[in-house]
Amino acid sequence: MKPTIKDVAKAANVSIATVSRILNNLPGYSEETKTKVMNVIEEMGYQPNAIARGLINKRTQTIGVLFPDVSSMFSSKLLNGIEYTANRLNHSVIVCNTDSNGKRIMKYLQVLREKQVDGIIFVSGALQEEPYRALMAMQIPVVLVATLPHPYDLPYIKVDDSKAAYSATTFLIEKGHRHIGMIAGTKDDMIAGRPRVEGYMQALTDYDIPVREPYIVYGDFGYRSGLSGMEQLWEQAPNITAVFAASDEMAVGALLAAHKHGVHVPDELSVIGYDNTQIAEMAIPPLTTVSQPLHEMGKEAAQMLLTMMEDPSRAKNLIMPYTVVERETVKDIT
Amino acid sequence: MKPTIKDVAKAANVSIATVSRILNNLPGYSEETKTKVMNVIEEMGYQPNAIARGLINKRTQTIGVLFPDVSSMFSSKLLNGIEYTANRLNHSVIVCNTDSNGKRIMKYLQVLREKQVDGIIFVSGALQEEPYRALMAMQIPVVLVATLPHPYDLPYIKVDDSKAAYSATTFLIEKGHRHIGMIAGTKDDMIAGRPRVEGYMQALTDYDIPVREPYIVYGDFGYRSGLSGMEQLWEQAPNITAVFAASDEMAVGALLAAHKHGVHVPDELSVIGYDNTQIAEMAIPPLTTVSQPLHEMGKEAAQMLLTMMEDPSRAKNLIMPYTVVERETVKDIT
DNA sequence: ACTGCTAACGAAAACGTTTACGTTGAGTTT
DNA sequence: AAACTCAACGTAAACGTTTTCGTTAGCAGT
Repeated sequence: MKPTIKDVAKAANVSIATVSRILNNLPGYSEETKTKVMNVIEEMGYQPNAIARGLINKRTQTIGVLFPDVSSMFSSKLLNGIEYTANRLNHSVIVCNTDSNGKRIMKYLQVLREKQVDGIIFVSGALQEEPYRALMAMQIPVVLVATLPHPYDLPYIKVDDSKAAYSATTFLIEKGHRHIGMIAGTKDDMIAGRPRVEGYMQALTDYDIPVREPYIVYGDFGYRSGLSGMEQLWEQAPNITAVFAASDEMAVGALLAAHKHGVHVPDELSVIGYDNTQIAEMAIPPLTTVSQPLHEMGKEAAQMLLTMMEDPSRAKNLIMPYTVVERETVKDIT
Repeated sequence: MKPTIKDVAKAANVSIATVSRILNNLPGYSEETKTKVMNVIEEMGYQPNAIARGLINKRTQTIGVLFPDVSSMFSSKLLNGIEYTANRLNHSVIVCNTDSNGKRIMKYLQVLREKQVDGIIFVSGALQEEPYRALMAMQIPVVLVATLPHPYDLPYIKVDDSKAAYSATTFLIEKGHRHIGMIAGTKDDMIAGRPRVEGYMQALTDYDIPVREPYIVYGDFGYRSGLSGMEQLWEQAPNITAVFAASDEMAVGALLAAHKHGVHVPDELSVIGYDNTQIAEMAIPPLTTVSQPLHEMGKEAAQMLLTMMEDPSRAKNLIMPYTVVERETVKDIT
């Protein structure tokens, strides 16, 4: 059996209270007994039991993170950032893959509650009422990442999707494009769907370019839907000279569609993506895209969560900066 | 304060033992009291405290997973599989990003030990002596994924890298290629490095093709090293007609190098990758590659770990099947 | 010599469960 | 009617910590 604090105390001829004091370096013991105890600990290979500690402290030094899809590049970058600061500040992270499935979300929330996590990060995806109530019942800090609390009030960290889409479209316009299509995300997605097409439309109207229905097609952010979206776009609007895709994956799908149809990017078609995931860099040709600082957002989310544990009033929203990173898929045709 | 089992017991006029029995459905109560207690639980919104439970059960229903880089596509696919079955079997997973850094690995192992995790999955990366000892001291199941225990004896799950590389090379040979270069991984990586070049060399010799030094260059599995590796290859061996890259990322790097130099894939150069990550599908043109069933491997790893918890003697090694998935980057030149 | 103070500890309660064991009462057997 | 059985509970110990209160001894101050 692994040695407990009791074993250490016995072996060192002190009380468990003293051992505890030494471990948490509280005052109340002589230098002499400290070294004696430390030696015993070393010899026995004692390590404290965080479970017992958590039971009494009511702190588990653990946070839970809910993702719709852990294996997406988007999520994994975020996770990386979250894990980084969580670890730096002595917390572990439990990952949950919700599949955006309400039932699973509720199950995970129950598990996290039972496991007494100290906080929860909820990534991307609208927050329904039921999970919201569950979250509230847990009475622990929550922060949303890349999504909005919508009817509720919870701290969130995201970029301004509408503005970012506006910038992406403007980027295209300023390169001389006038016939600009859009491969949008899920149509009724109030977070990453609508705002991006709104930004796109706003940019067009601000530059006195009419926005046309057939110039917009809807996908699901995935690669395949980018491919089919592009083909649909050509049917509906054959004269487009540039396209803004609401995700890198869809942009790469568009790239492939172009490749298949023998249209050269960027000479015959300019493409701009959204996310700046790893594939953007690795696409052929390298994809111009708007960059969300995912790693940073993860770090900030964890940081925010942990400071909220100390002082809940320090919760606040963070609008993160985006940038459009220019690579090789949009051509200046002015 | 959140209600405890004690509150429930009091409100229902029974002892905590009875409540506990009902919750864990053990025998020893009437149907009548059960419904009474269940009603109280419902009303109070009681949820058991897994920490207290873990303290006495010595089971936390939690496993730890160590990755060199959580955000790589390789890791995130695995994580997805691991999380899937872990969750299915009522376990949570704590992720750890080691950066392949010995110090961090040891720190994580200590944390996982203190948190009393029920098992550990160690992903990809050689297992040094110090972590091995720490793992042994924890006395819990461990399984390795995509790596070998080497001097030690631990259950592992991986594909046969050498054979897979052999097949990839053979695939090229049977398409008529004779001048085949290789962009290998880290030179002294005994897991994903050497075995793959050995498979490559074996295939060549089996087909009476001489293996030449300058036909092999070394990278670090990353995208950039694929790009530079390809250029180096052209310098050293301008007449190669095909190249086998030890990772998809490097293969895509090679693709970009080809694109930059105006050499057409697959007409002028055939490329085959390794991993079948998402980028393989999304590359332009879509990349022919050897597929490791990462998601399956994750699932199997979790499954194995959990069965080992019940019966440690059921540990065994799993060699997973690979397949070469043919897409559009290799040309038949027979 | 007595009081008062402090450093250095120890005893024990508490955290929220599970579980071994004991108790009760009604029903069954002899 | 006494003895026995069994279902339906309750009591209390245990898990490994932290933390609140003591308690003790030494020493300064008067």
